[in-house]
Amino acid sequence: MKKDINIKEVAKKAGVSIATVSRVFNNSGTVKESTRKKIEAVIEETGYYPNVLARELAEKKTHLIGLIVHSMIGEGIPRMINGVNEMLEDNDYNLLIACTNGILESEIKHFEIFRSKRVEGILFATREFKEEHRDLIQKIPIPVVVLLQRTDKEGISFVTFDNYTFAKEATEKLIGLGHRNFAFIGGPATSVNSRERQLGFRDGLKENGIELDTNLSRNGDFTIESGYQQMEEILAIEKEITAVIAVNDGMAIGALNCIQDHDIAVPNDISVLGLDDTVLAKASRLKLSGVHYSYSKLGKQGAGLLLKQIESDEALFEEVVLPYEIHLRESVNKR
Amino acid sequence: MKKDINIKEVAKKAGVSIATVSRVFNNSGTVKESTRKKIEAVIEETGYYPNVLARELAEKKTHLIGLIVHSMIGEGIPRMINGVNEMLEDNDYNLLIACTNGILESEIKHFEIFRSKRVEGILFATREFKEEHRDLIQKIPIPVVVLLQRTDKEGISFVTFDNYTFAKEATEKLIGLGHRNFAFIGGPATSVNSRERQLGFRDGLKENGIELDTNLSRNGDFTIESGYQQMEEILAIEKEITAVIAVNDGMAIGALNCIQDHDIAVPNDISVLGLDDTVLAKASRLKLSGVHYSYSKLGKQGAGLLLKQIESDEALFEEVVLPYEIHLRESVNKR
DNA sequence: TTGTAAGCGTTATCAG
DNA sequence: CTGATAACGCTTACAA
Repeated sequence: MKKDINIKEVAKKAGVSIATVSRVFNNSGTVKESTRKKIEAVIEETGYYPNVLARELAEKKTHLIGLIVHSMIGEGIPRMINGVNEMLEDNDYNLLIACTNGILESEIKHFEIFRSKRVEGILFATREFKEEHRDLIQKIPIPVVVLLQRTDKEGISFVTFDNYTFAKEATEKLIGLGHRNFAFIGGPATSVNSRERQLGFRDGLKENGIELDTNLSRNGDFTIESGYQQMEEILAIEKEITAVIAVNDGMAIGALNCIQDHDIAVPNDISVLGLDDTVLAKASRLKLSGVHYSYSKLGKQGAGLLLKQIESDEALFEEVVLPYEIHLRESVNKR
Repeated sequence: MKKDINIKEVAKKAGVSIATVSRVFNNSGTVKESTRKKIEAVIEETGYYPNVLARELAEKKTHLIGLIVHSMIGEGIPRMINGVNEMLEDNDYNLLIACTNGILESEIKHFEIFRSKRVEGILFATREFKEEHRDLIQKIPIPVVVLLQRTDKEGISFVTFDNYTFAKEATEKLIGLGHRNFAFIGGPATSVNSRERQLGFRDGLKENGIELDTNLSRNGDFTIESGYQQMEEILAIEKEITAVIAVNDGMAIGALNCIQDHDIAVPNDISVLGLDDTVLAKASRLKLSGVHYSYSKLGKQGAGLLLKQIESDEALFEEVVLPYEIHLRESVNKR
C-alpha cells in the first residue's frame, strides 16, 4: 500500500513541468524522445496514476453511463446488463448501476444522484412507465433511453420487445393448430409487459372469432408456484380447454406440472406455451414451447442508442422494437 | 433541456459569495435564515445541481465502490449484486460495475480503471483466484474484498461459501441414508468452486470407507444438457449406482431427466442431489434436493466488510465463510 | 454571519 | 519542444 502520487511530484522528479508530463500521458502535443523516456521512467518507478476526477473536471467528460433498473432478479435483466456492458466496454464508458425495486422515490433519487455525478447518459428500466418518469426525464439535460418499456411517443427514446404482437402471434399459431378452448395466466395487474401480452392474447382470439370465459384469464405473480395454483383453479372451472398460455416460463412450468399431476396429458390433452424462453423451458422433461427474444441484444442496442445521443448535439428520438421467434416444442400439439 | 448552472452563477444571482452558497447546500457553517431563504429560492429557480466531481476532487472522496465480476449470467451473481447494492445504498455509496468474462487482462484493466476513477474500494469476484490477482491486489493502495473465493490467507479479505464442507456433508447425509454406490458430475476443471465440491465429495466417501470408480466422477459444463449427457455416460458404465450428486442444479436436472428417460425411478432406484438451490430445483415435478446458501447475504456481507475497511485506517484482514442448509426433497430416498 | 482565497489534480492555451 | 498559468467547480480555513 503506497500513497497515490500526483502529476506535480512526477514533474518534479523528472525535472520537467507538469504540462510535459500531461503531454506524455495523453500522447498529445509533441515531446522530445529523451524527455519522454525520462518521464516514463519516473511514471513506472512511482506507479503514478492520473486522477481521473481532476481530468474529468477539466474536460467536462466523465465517460460514465448510469443504469437504473427495478430489479436484478431473473434471467432477463442480468443478460440485458451484460449487453449494456459489452457496448460500453467497446466505447470506453463505465457503468454505474442502481437498483430501485420499482420504488418511485428511489428512481427519482437515483436520477438525481446520477445527474450530480455527471453521468453522460442514463439507461432506465422500470416496471411501469409513468407520467412522473416522463416529467423527470424531460427536465433532465442529459440523454435518457428507456429499456423494456414504451414511452408513448413523448420524444423519449426507448428499446423494447413487442409484447402485444408476439403474444398475439403465438396465440394465432395455436389457433392455426386447431385450438379453440384457451386459458391464460398473466402476471400481476401492475406489470405493463404482462398486460400488453394479455391484450395480444385477447385480440388474437377476438379476431378469430373465439370467445373467452373471463374466468379463464387469470393473474399470477410470475412464480412457478403461482402458475401451479392458477392452473389448479382453471381446471376446477373448466376441463375442456386444450391450450394454456402463460405470460412467463415460470408460470408455464407450474401449469405444466399441475396438469400432469392431474393425470392429464401434455400435449395430447392440453398444450402449454410460455411467452418467454428462459433456462426453465429447458429444464422440464417435456420441452416447453415459448417465445424467444434477446435481452442481451436489447441492452446492447439501448446502450448504443444512448451513446449515439450523447455524441450527437441535437436531441434525437428513436424507438426500437426488437424481433422475436416463436418456438413450438414438445409441450404443444395439433388438435 | 437546460444547461447546467454552477455555484458561481447561483452566488451572483443571490448576491452572495460562493462560500455561502456552499454552506447552504451542505448545511455546514452558519447562515442567516434570510439569506438561506434567498439562496434556496435561487437554487429552486435555477434547478442548480452541485457538480459532484468538483466536490469529490476537493474532498478527495468519491463515495464509489467498484465491483468486478467474471459473469452476470446465472442466478447467483445477480443476487449477490443485489446484496451489495443494498448495503451500499444504506451507506450512500454508488456502485460501478465491470464484467470481465473471467479474462485476466480484462480484470487487470478494470482494476486500473477503477483505481484511476478513485473508487474507494473494490469487490472482486473471479472464477479462480490466481497469483496475478494476489500481486495486483497487494500493489493497489485501496481496500479489496474477494467474493466467492478464498485467497489463501495472504492478508486479502474474502467472503465465500464453504464448498468443500457442504459437499462433504451432503455426501455423508446420503451415506447415512444407506447409499453406497455414487456417481458425481462436476463442472469444468478450471472452476475452483467445482473442484472444492468434488474434493468434499471424495473425502466424504473416503472417510466412510467407500470406494469410487473414478470413471463415475465426471466433468460437465454446468448446463442442463451436459448433465444429461454425463448421466447418459454414467449409466452406460454402471447401472448399480443409487445416488448421483451434481455440482449444480442445472446438471442435476439434466441427470434427473436422463434417468427418468431410461425408465429408472427417482428416487426409488437412484437418488439425485444438486449442490445448489436455484429456481431450477423447484421447476421439476419431482422436487430436487440441494444445498441452499444465500448469494444476497454474501454480497451484503462482502460490501459491509469493504466499507469497514474503508473507514478503518489500518488494513484489516477478515475471512468470512457463510452458512448453508441441506434440503432433502423428493429426489432423495433412503435405501 | 459572510467573504476572500488557497487548494484539489488535471487539461489546454499561449508564449517562449 | 517546453513551461507558465488560467481554467474546471467545489470545499474550507482564515479574516473580517
